[in-house]
Amino acid sequence: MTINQPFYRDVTPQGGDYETVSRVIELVTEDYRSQPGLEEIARRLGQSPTQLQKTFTRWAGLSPKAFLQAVTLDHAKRLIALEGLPLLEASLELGLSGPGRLHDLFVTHEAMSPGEWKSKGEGLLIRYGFHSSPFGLALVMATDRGLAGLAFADGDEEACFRDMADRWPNAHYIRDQEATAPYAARVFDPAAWNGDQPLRVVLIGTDFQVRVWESLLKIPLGRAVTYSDIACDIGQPTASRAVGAAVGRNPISFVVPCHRALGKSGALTGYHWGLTRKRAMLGWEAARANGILPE
DNA sequence: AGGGCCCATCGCA
DNA sequence: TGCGATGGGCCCT
Repeated sequence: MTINQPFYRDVTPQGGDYETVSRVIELVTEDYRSQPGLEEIARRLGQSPTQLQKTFTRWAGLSPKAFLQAVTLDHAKRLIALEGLPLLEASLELGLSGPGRLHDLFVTHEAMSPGEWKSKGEGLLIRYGFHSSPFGLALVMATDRGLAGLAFADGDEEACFRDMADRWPNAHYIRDQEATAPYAARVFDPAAWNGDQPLRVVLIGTDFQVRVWESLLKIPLGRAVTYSDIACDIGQPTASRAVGAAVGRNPISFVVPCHRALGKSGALTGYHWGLTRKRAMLGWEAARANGILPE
């Protein structure tokens, strides 16, 4: 944590900040019984409380205290309790085939044809690159039809790439930072979320998976639904378990907001890129969702 | 076969 | 009440 020295201000502060934030989340969730205070946490991270305070407000837009509050079970329950199902139905105004106001990011999406899916990416050209993000180093993948993959590296870029590339093993991959940079810049900057030019997204998966991911796209920022809500939304109310599996296979993390799917009890249950990251995303979003913030 | 599920029950404080 | 453990049903890969 020497990067927070005054002399070399980190040029990618968000990336560095995430390390601190994730460690705090881990500390707090590990022994949530003892409820360590700001002092205690800072001490264990080898930082001063004021330093920590700064990092948090810069990263989350919230004080550590408020942030941690936003990540409790209690808050999670509130996110899903407000309405649940109607939430999904109401926000779908334009139908899924045309460009719609899915996701706060304004996303148009198309699904791969069944043939394209079965060929496992045969003939598909995928450009990829790594970029720093508020949630750590991100792997971005894009075809000429739009964003196709988004994952997080956690120190092992090779493993991260494999994880994604194995999903479409027959595709052709080219590392191309320049091609993917605009996607990264836009996706993680709420100020760049607008409808002028919707973000193009390609969903590559089975028919069932695509329907689940479409459903996820309808959940607004700062809200959450349960797996069974989604099952109902796609017209298969008894398929909640299969929904869970499909949510977990979502290739475009964050953009397709699989972190907004929670267990019925409000428990976070699982996340392909780590529960800590799921918590971080929900907390980060809480700060940006007006009106639903605790007090 | 085996999941990022869910519900009903039961036992224990 | 409340929380953990358990068992059975569910339905996609």
